Amino acid sequence: MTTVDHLRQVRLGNLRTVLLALVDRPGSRADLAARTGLTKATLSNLTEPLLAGGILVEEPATLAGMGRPSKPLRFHPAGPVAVGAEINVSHLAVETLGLDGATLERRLVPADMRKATADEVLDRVAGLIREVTGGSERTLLGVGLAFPGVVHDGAIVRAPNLPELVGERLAERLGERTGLDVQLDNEANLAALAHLWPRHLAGEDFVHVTADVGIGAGVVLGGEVYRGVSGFAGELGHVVIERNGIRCTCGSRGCVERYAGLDVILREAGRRRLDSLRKALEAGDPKAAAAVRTAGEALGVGIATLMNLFDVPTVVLGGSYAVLYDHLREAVQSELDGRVLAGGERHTRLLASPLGEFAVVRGAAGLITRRAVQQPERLFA
Amino acid sequence: MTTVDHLRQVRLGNLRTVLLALVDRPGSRADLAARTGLTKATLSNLTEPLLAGGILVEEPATLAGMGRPSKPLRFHPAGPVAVGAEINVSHLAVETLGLDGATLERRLVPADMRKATADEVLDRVAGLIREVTGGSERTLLGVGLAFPGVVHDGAIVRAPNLPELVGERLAERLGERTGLDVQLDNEANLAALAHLWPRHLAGEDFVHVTADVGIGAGVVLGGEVYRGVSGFAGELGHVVIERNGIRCTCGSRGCVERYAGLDVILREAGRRRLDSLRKALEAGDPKAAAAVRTAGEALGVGIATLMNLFDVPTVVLGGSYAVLYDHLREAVQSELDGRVLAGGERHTRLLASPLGEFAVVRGAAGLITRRAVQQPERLFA
DNA sequence: GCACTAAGTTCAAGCATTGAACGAATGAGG
DNA sequence: CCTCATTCGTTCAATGCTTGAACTTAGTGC
Repeated sequence: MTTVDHLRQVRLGNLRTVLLALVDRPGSRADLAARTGLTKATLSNLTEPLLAGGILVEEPATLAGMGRPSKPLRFHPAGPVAVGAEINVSHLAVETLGLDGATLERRLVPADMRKATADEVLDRVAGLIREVTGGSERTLLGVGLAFPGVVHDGAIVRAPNLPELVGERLAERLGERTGLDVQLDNEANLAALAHLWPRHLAGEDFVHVTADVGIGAGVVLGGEVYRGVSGFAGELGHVVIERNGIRCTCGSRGCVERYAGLDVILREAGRRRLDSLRKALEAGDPKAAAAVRTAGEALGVGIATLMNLFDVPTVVLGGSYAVLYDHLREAVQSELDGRVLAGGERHTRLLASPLGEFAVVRGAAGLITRRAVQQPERLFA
Repeated sequence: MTTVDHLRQVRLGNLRTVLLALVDRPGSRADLAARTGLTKATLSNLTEPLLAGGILVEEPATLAGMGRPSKPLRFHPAGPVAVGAEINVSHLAVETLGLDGATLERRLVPADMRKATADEVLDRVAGLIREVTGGSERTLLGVGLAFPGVVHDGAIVRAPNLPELVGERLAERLGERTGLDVQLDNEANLAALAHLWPRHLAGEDFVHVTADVGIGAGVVLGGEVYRGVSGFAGELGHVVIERNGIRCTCGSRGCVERYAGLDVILREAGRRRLDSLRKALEAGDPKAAAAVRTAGEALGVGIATLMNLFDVPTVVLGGSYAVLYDHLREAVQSELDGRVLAGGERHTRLLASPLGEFAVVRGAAGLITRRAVQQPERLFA
């Protein structure tokens, strides 16, 4: 690593800083200089190749007040695009996302994947990707692929609800089919990432909790998704709340999942689908409300334990929990207040995710746009 | 930040790399160059001011084989020293540590601090520090101060066993008394640090678990102690294992601490002190063995939950748990194997700490030597 | 037209690492 | 004792990105 290499690193770091500022909002060179702490000279220098490369565009001068008018820079409307794709138990989804954070296309198709082979799944995903990217000339930065299970090093390590796919190297195989660079990650991690990038919901560290079939938590520490050494971090569903409680499929007993999983809530409420449960709650059905409250208590105990270990200030409830938020909040918050050590002074903040059913796939696409910004050398390939 | 500043950062980074290599073991310039990936030229350049400043010494040439003999560099035997100090419920301790990781002096004095005022505690600690540092001319890098409670931003936030000291800014006040830079941290974090610096016990991420009065875990992620946003991370003692279980002083129910705390073990074993328990275990007392086993089960459930959230490969049992290790291990390991998700493929590794009763104070001193190596500019003050 | 203001550009200066060449210090072999 | 092989450590020119100041550009206000 020569000094010249070090200086190149400095340049790339500054490029990252500038791109991050632009993700936040467009701005002229002078504005960006003020926001990043770099000088106008450096900004001219750094943005020149980005403009030449079609990553940024210079807008016509805005006439505002005295002095030479500024020409704001923004991400090029026909610039590079990232693809997000989600494989799930009962649906597939894809989304395309620009560097500016704008969604271009999205698809969500119901599909029972429980018995599908890897080839079948990959064919359908590749087809959807072709659908949303076909006809556009824009450079594709890569594909973020979300999967409902534990993922490590590009392969599926654990998938209780899609057992057919365990051991498959889905990232590589989808890469071969599409000719794109594919990054595989867990859906819980990607749902959390969607709340962090390109716009930060919570402003600081947080945990994002969802229930689909299992319960998963995406933990954001220091602005990064924490994955653990082998991808098993944040397995909130298997936090024990009653050590001699109900047997879990994982082999343990008393896992949160057995008390607060969506399947449990639906069963206790006497409903078959989330939508029906939601309507029952709106109609004031006491059985439904009780089922959700009971689940909220168990979930609250599990999250309290998580808070006592991670010490983050905010919990975001997403997925089905966001839908049930109004009926869950009180029970969860009450357990948190009673059990979280740091809660005394600094009330643990509980939020509902505003992202809806596209959170995971948006996070998947965000994984790619984020990487492009953090490693700007990728934009010049 | 000018380019010149950036280059200075590069130099400091390389200096850190070299010092880290020297903490590992001494070596000649050529050897260090090979180990760090830097060139011999850079090593001559970087080590020159360290030698001139009395941080390193050049040993006489070692005659080994052909070629010009190498002159190994090592930390100067009269170089800078860090002080570790520990305030605890029933004892105080201090230790001095060189940059090479050698312990110079240590003291551990029994003392009931439960009703002591901050002034009394600080007077005694300052006295001990004077004892171990008096008479030496060596530069003092600072004091690491260990405290059995939650610490944030230099102040005591929570101290269930030393309530007199809550709210005190112990770091600042000890600094005023000693004229040294004082860094305050939690004893669990520092005990973990002692297993990571200057020699890494586990080789990768791990959790260090101790029981004194409460139960504390020090979590090491990515080679750094993870403290959370407000110092409450790793509160394993208040992980819930039975949500409707025994009431805890923290306001929650079913905390691990109520089942696996040292006080609980001693009570169930009918003993008053750890030493007596240890002898009973050695003598084969079944009541003692049962008490330890029962605690081990509860501890194992709590640690399993921790593993499912942090996903680290190794657990180090320290403090009282290290003493009881032979009788704890089986119960803990059995719960881990049955409950940790990642456990199936990759057995969670359980180790006993070899550091004994000086672990915390050694970690406290290590906090300071580590900082000096990580921020080498401090060595030139 | 002229003064004023702000945006954007040009340019020399500055520094730690490098790699190659060089000097230093020893052992082996004759 | 001398020479060669070997390894250690030092010397030195070249390198490139940010900076701040000076400069150019492009508007407004009177």
